[in-house]
Amino acid sequence: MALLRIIGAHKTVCKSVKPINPYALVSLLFIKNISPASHSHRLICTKTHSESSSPSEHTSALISIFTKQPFSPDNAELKNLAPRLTTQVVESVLNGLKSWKIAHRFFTWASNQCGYKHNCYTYNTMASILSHARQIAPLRALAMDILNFHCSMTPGALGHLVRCLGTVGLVKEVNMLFDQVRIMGLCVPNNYTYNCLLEAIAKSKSIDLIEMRLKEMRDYGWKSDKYTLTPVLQVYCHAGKFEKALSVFNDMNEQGWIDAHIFSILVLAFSKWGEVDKAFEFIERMEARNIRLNQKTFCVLIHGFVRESKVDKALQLFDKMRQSGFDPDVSLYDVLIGGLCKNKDLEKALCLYSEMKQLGIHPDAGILTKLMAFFEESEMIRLLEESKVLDEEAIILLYNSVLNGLVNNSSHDKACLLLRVMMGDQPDSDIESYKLPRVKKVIGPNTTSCRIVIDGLVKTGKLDLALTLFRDMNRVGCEPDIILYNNLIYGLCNSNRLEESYELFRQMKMSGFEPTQFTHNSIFGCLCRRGDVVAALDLVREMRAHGHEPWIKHSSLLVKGLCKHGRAVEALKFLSNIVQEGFLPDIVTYSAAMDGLIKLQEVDRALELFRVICSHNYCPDVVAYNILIGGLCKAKRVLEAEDILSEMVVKGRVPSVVTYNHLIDGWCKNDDVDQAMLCLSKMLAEDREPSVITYTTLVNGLCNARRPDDALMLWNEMGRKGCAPNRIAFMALIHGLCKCGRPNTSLAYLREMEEKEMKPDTFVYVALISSFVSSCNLHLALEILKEMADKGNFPEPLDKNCLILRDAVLKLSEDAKTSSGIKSLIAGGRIPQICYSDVDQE
DNA sequence: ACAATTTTCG
Repeated sequence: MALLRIIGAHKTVCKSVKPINPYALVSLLFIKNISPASHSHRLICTKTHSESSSPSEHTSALISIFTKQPFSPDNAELKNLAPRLTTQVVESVLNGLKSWKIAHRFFTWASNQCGYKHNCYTYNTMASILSHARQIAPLRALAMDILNFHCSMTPGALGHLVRCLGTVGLVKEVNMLFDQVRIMGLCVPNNYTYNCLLEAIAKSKSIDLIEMRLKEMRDYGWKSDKYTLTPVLQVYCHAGKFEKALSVFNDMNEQGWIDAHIFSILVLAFSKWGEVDKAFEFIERMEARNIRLNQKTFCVLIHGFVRESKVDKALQLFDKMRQSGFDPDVSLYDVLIGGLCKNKDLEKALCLYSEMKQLGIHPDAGILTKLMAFFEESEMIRLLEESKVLDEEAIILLYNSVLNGLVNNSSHDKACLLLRVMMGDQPDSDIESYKLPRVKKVIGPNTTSCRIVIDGLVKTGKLDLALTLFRDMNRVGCEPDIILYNNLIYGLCNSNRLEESYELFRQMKMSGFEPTQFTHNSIFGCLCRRGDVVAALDLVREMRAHGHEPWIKHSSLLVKGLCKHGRAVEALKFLSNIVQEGFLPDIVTYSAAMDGLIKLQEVDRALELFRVICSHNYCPDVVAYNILIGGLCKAKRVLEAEDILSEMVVKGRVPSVVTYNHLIDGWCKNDDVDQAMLCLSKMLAEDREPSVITYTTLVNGLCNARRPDDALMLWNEMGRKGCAPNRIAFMALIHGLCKCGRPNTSLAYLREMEEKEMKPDTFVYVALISSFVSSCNLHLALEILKEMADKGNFPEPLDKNCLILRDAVLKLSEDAKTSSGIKSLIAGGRIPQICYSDVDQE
């Protein structure tokens, strides 16, 4: 479409005739109607330039006129030069002018001279200049002029023009020009022209376009060569089309066209796709064929490999690079040392560090900072003293890396001390007892020094120390910056020190700093955590004035908190107030509200909210649907939950494991375990892997349906599927088996659980005891009770398990086999009184 | 420099 529009526009331009230039007209009149005063002048000019001058003299005269400031088109000499203008002269003038602006002015002037017409070479010379200067608008106009003035071109010239346009990204224009030139009969593109076109398209990364042009080229009977397929390979690489790129590469390989450049394109693409091993494989293939990467490619690859955390491969490449005779620079050492430090491979990092020093490459502050993070203080001092940095700024940078290192080593007190010494607040001598570096000369800290220490203190919750330093930094001439203010406000807000953060907030604004969205949101977060709706809304109004959006996580937290305290109405009011301020809450925030309502048993209000937001064009995500489905299931409204499931499927949302877990639980708890089991098999069939929660829910459901053997079968299947049971799963099974009167089996799982060092809740022991009592295995019941006593793990007085346990203890005390055991437990004070108060102790 | 909403046992 866009292409059509351009072509359409161009056609109307085409109809217009070459406009008459007023300057050209004036110069004609001037020659015919000579005034006496300028007569002599013209004669001189005529003699030197117009009649007897050579093209080179002509060229230099024009260059000198056009470079003279101010330039005047009325210049008499210029008018004399005009009639003899040739395309060769225009070309050499253009090449002789240094500035693209002047060249373009000359070019435009020449276009307007009577009797002169540009040819494809002058156009191309101008195009080259504009393309180098990346002047897109005049280049676009130049391409149009070529068509408007019906300039014929050789295939080579068109190719050159296409490349000029292509390098500045004028791909649409290139394609239009290419087609129009052929339609208008100005040029018959050949193999070379097509190669140039493909190269231009390669920059646009459009697979469709390049495939279309390649086919077109072949249809015209032109053969592909290396320069045809290189841009095609580039486009596939750019678009991440692994297979297609490889296939082009293989084609080229068969033709024997592979060179270093083509290898590099592919290797760089692999590296960009994160396929470091594949990239390396190709590098080795290159080596086998004695093709070498260039230095820039080495550097890009090493950076890329480190980014993909393949530091070992990066190091191998680094060796290869040096074997190829390229000298590494400081940035490569920086990235490699950085990668090694990140992997905590300090030894190798230090090796590189000493290597670079031996090569005479000075480590910069960035490298030192990375290393410092791993150093003991003594090593830091050594590093600092070894470094032969003289200028003051660099020294501060080094000290800052020491401060950084100390902070990262959690030696905040030492960092503080060193900073204090730098600030002149503490004598240098204090430092020695801490084995810290002496402060050379007078080194005032800068804002960064203070920020490193203050940020470190804020992060470890030493807010008061941070605030004291903050207040003192002004005295030594360090101005706090916005980040420092923000971090302090953030720290204060996180410690719920709201008043102080407001105070700092005021101070910051008074110092002329505009609060950022981070500042506002720190305070907003604190207010939300406190559930202070009024203040939160006040702040939102202020944020509105700054165009700062309240962060979703904070709004969601407020909504969640309000609902948790039964204040769902306020939560909804807050949301509508936010909307009134023009900030539309995210679906996540609404989900939090729906969940809050559901937890307050207000499923219908949650549904209502859901319908309202849907009608306002919100697209609920899976989680929102899950919340609703879960809520309906819990309210025993499973049929409605199923309806919501179909609704979400219709809307194209894919149910997640959580969705199914909710439904499975719903079916289990509404006497439809079979439906739940069916769902499990559907999940397995759909490759939607059930989780521990799925299995736990079902195990629980099967036990409640008095199907302990099915529950055990499922348990074993879960193990076979490689799904490890967690604490809750074990407890569900143990408790479930007890309910089904299978305490012996149950006990085996308790033992297994204990072996795994998972600590069961007390209800599990109570269930076992009670179940053993019911199945008349009083001996084992007493055993478990003793274990409970050993662990001191009894139910709370208000827990209903207390009653169950009391009942069991009573039964045990009444039976001859166990009564003495109970008595001695009671006598030893090992059972809380509430669990045996009915027992007759005599 | 900020990452939020949902599920299992009692």
